[in-house]
Amino acid sequence: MSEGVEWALHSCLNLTWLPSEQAVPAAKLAAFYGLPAAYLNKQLQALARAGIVSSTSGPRGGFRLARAAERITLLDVVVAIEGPDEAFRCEELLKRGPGADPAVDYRQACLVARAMRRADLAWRRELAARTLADLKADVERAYPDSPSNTINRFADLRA
Amino acid sequence: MSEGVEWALHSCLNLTWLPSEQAVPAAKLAAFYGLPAAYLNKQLQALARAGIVSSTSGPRGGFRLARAAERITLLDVVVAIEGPDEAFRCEELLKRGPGADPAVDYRQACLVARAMRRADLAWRRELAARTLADLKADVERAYPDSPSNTINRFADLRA
DNA sequence: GTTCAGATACTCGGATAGGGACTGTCCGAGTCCTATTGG
DNA sequence: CCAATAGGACTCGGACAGTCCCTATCCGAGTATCTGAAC
Repeated sequence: MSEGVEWALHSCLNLTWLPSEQAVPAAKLAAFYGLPAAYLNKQLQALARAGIVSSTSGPRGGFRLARAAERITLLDVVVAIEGPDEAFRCEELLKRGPGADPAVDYRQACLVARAMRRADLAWRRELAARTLADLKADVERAYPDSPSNTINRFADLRA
Repeated sequence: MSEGVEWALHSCLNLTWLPSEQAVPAAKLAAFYGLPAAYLNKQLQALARAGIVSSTSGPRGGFRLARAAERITLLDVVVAIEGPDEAFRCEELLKRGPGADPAVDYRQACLVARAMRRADLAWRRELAARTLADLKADVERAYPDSPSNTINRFADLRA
């Protein structure tokens, strides 16, 4: 899986602690973890195309969450970066074997593909069941100082 | 995910229908689906290293299942090909941020990593719950002619 | 007929090239702020 | 003092190389089989 997924998740989580009316430039989000700004910007563009964040150009511009953290699931973020394809991609091997019926869609009929799809759905179900708001609440419960610390550290960047 | 996983799963499934005392060369397993024999051989080597199949050299040699199909899970096969690492790999991004504690293992402490790990475990649980024998039984239930067809078609190869 | 040695053919196993995707970087289009200038 | 305007600085967005892993291939090491001859 792309490393950008980790960057996107942490950056989105940071955005949940910052004032929602304030846009944050990609350079600041990158500086927080010492990441290459241009590459993180690329990931944020993917999030923008997926409608997870909204972007603003020019001074005082940047990225902000496009909707409430309660309505953004971890699956949304992962799909925005990794794409919608499932990990196991059925190449319809059975169609290349003897006794194959060209009219059959083996992506549906092949029981191997079906078993792998079942596992993939379980994975997506877990990710879809957790929102950014859930994650934020969990972090605040485990580390109560996180919100104020994060806000202060973002204010100190570019000081 | 590697395409070799699909090849390995279908090849193992074919092995469940063939006499267990008879070793099948990689060339035959590959010819069944028109796959490149040398590359499938590479995947079978990975299965052998994982103890899923046993290999025999020389004439009348080849691969056979190393243990009963009831004791081989789909996860075993996937891990043998893809490796044991989980899809989401926590790079400990928090360690590169402000307020990081070098002594903390963020692979355990980071709640983002934990959420991704939970999804990964759900995926593995599904794969571990299904054995090759389950899959074989499902196929035989849906397509009762599969066992004899498969055996006959393997006998016709190299005819 | 039996046995033994040699040759043979077959199979796995690891070492060797080629291609595509992720990683990383750069510069241009668009936008907002600001300072200046004229009324 | 106020307003309009031109300049400038900042930010996103897409286009351009580098690197690693997956794909594909080949040849050598090892082994069981077969052949032939000798006893």
